[in-house]
Amino acid sequence: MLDFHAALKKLRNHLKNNDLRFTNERLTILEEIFQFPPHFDAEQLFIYIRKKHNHISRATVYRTLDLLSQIGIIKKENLGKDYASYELDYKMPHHDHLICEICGKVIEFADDIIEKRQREISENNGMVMVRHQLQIFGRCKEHTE
Amino acid sequence: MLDFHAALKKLRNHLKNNDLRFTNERLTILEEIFQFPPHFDAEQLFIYIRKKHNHISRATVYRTLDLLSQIGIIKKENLGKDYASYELDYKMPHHDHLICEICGKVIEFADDIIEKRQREISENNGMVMVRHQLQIFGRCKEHTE
DNA sequence: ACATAAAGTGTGACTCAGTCTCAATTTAAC
DNA sequence: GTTAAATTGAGACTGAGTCACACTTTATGT
Repeated sequence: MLDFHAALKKLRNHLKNNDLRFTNERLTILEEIFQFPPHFDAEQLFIYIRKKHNHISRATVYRTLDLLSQIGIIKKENLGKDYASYELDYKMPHHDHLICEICGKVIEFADDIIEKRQREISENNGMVMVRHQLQIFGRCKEHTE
Repeated sequence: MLDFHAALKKLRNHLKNNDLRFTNERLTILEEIFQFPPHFDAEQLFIYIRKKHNHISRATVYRTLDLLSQIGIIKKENLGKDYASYELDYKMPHHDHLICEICGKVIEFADDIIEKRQREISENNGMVMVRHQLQIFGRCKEHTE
């Protein structure tokens, strides 16, 4: 699992290799992401960051989220809301999500049987699979009557 | 698979049972949905309908899409865009989607192995599954180099 | 067919997430 | 320290979708 220092190194590396600048804003945003819950929304994060660093703009937060996604430090996810969610990109190569409809709790899982079956289904339908996403919505222990 | 007359009957029934009105607008929108590709976006549909029936407003189209979703005539789907897609709600009870990243073609599939495995995964994680969605993105025959 | 009450409609203002422009600032590299 | 190029903040803008409300239409009882 990616820790802050590994992420920072990855970021600096990417910036250097692409003639991009290592800015205070980018550092701050990366730091704050690591303070934040592992699954989060851009706007939530922006509001949180804005409170602590009132010079950082929405545009910069969104731009940085895009940047970090490209590098593979975070990952844009659809978690059933009508806006994007992000998560820290753990080492687990593919994983999908169980989401509690009541409390929003997110559990990650990876399953070989499903992965394999997806590849088979793609082939059977004449497609080459590039990526996939699976969300299971339900109720967690605390929210089942 | 649901045909227009079955859908219309379902709609009239629901309206009657819920003290709602059968309006020209609702009829027109239902008719146009059946003229349209089986997977569509609200805004696309609105523009198409607006051309032919220039008195029908965006609000009515969106309201009717919600209504038809509640009844189960259409279904709101996430097909990887950052706005909602809809599809005619076929009889196939659960199905998921293969989506070509290049041309947007959508293929439907249902798979017992995956369905079963999802239930197992939910249980193993202490959740009761309510619904799920799986999208496989890839390239269809015509768009594989 | 007609009156009536309740539901539905169109308009346009609004929201919300996200993007864009551009002048001013900051960074990296010499 | 200079300089060119990258980055930033502000706020205007976009696009999907929602909302309020005056006006219209429907369903029902007569």
